[in-house]
Amino acid sequence: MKLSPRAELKAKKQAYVQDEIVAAAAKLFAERGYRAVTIDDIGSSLDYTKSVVYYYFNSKNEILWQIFQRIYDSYFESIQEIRARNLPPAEAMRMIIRKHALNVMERREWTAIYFREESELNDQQRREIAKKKRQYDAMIEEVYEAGMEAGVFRRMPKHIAVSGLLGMCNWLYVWYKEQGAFSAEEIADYCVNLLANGYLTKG
Amino acid sequence: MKLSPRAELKAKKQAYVQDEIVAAAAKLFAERGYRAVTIDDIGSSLDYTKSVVYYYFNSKNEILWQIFQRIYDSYFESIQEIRARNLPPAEAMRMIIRKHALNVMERREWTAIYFREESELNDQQRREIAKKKRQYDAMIEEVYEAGMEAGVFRRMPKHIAVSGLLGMCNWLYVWYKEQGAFSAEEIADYCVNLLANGYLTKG
Amino acid sequence: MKLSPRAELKAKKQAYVQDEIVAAAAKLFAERGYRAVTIDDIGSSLDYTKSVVYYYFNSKNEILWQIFQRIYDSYFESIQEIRARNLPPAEAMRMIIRKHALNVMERREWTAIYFREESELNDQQRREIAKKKRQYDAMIEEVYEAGMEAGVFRRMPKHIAVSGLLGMCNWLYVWYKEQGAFSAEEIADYCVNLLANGYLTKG
Amino acid sequence: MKLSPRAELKAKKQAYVQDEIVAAAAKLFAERGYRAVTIDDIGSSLDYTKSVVYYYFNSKNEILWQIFQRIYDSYFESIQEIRARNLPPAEAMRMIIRKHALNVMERREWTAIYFREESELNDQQRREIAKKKRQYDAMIEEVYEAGMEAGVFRRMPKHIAVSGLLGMCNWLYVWYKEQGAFSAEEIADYCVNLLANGYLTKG
DNA sequence: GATGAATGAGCCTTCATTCAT
DNA sequence: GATGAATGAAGGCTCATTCAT
Repeated sequence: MKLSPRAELKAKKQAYVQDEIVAAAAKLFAERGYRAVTIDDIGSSLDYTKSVVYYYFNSKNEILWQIFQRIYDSYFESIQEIRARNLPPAEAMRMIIRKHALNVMERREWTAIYFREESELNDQQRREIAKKKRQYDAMIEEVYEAGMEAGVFRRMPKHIAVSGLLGMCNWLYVWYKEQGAFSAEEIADYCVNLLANGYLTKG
Repeated sequence: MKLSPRAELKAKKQAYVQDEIVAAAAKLFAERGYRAVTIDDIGSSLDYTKSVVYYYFNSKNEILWQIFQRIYDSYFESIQEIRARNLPPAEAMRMIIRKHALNVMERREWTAIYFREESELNDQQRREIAKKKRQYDAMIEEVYEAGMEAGVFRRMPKHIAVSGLLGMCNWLYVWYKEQGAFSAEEIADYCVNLLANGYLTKG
Repeated sequence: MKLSPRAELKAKKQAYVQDEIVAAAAKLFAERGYRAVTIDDIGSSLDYTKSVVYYYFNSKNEILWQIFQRIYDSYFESIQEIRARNLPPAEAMRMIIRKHALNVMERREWTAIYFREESELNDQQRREIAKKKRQYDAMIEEVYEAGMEAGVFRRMPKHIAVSGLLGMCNWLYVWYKEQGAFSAEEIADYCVNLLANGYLTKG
Repeated sequence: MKLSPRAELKAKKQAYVQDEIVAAAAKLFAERGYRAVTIDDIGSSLDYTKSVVYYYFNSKNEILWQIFQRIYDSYFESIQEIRARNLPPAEAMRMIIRKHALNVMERREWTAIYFREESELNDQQRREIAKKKRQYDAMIEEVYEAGMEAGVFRRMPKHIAVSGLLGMCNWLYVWYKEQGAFSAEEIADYCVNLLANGYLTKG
């Protein structure tokens, strides 16, 4: 279905303002927590009124839900790209961890929301998110399994392994500072190395 | 200062009820988030009225603050014990990680609150907590440094190393399930191993 | 009915503590207003617990009521003394004003309560107080009338005259400061003079 | 800054409703005392919901504060008008007293609040009010001093004189009844006379 | 379409008062 | 007799959401 140029323009504006609102909301939610942020706060941070926000979103929850969906999408996309290359497990895992860590650092705010505000979703939304999380983990666990079978990865329950690996990366949303002494890239590399080889030196 | 037997009894009862309330609150806060939990909810979960809660605590924030203080104390105590033994770095780090992971798993709820609800504290409280976090990390970084100097730990910025190690452990509060296939001890051991030696096998 | 020595002692203590509480309450009520003062505040200011206050009084209102009664009694007593002397109107009025002004200044706190917190009384109490106020005023109006008939007081509606005279005195509870440059006696004398002769000098 | 016609209309309506609310609140505060009046009471007395009141005011205190500011403004304006005429002291004082008395009677409710609820203001507000009170008194004291120097006013500490004069007038808020036998004008005149010449007739 | 006004449910907190030992 | 514990009724205030123009 084609849209008239005018309708198209309007749709564009809608999308633009929505993005703006979602971004502003994400910033605030990450700082203070979903419940502590008012629709008014979100509007004010963009010099809009409450009503404007309600014009573009039906509810506060809807904004949160968009954040959840967008973050998932970006994570999912990253991993699909890597999978598509059919790399050997060691190489794949290295890239997955690196990319995951970078994603966490680049979108710290979104990640914080993702991990903290799940309880603010309704049951259906929560189920959906849980499912996607499982999919994401499953893809990585597959790689881990392949690595074990190829004899290159340490034998251990893959769920524990992957949760551990991702855990270190996810935690970056807590301690990574943009202004810090190391760039995100550097930190990501350190993580990859630490996870791959451990903190012990091999005699 | 000595208390009369009567006053002592009273204090004991007070402390008991306070513990009860803090525990109930922690459970609810962890499940639903601080803001989403009502003082009424906390009371009801113990078959108390809201007023009883207010008889033992001056504010909702005070309950949260007690949770923060108690959790810090338990973490701090663990590490002090280990430090007191003056073990070589490799041994010490292994124990620290193991104990930290176990702490996280054993008190998942408290840990969740610790990491999620910091923004609900007031400025002074936040400062205090930040200071304690730094102390805790510093003690572990000291061990890491000693390990690097002894040539047994991988050379890397100690702050990144320790944040990474603890990150994997901290993340356990997200995914560890008491009912899972593996015990907390087993999981802790896997983490220690993974962190120490990496997921790669050494040809 | 005679009381045993023991019961007498007890009654004395009761009366003593009650006085203490009423005095403490009056001070607080005057400072912050009846509603803004807690039973706990009253107790605490004497290092008592709330329960102690309730042991000596049945309700907060009862304390307030005692204040009202006591203050009335002291005003009433003063005027009775003066009336008993059967002085000529000019002399009597001069004494009444002087004594009234002194009463206001000496018990500023009580007076403040008397004039501010009447709405906190219940209907019956309010009626009783209104009646007493009328009695008090009536006695002074009588003097004023006698003065007019004797040709020594300015002819004007006696109610207005007396309300005006007392008004100036009552207002002292607002501006009189114990630490001020003038003693209560001096101020009372100035008032008497001002009221008797006016602020204009007679050419 | 110019407002669009629309914004202007809005502002007008806002101001109108605010006035309405302040007036209703003043009436209730005067009757029952600030603390005894609920935001709900204020709303209900205008057939508004509590929420409407909160839409137009941020807090109960803000309403009280507006009352304080408005009453001060009206008193201040009156005296400025009189001062502007540069009358001789006797004439000026007569007008000041008369106008002050009338002000008190015409806005009894506001005056009652002004004198009773000062303790409900916060520190800063209280300071501001105290400062204004001092300014007001100072202007009248100036007149009194001029009168003394001109030899037409009784020699006495001006602060005591003015506090006394105003005291009689202020007290009107306690006893003046609109329905009474005398009009406000009449009463004001009686006060002026009484204060100027005293209650004694001059032989 | 855009937004100012209104709403109602709910939450934290306070406090006079009662109760039980 | 004295008091610690408990209670319930408010009250101020917030806020997501709806409504009406």
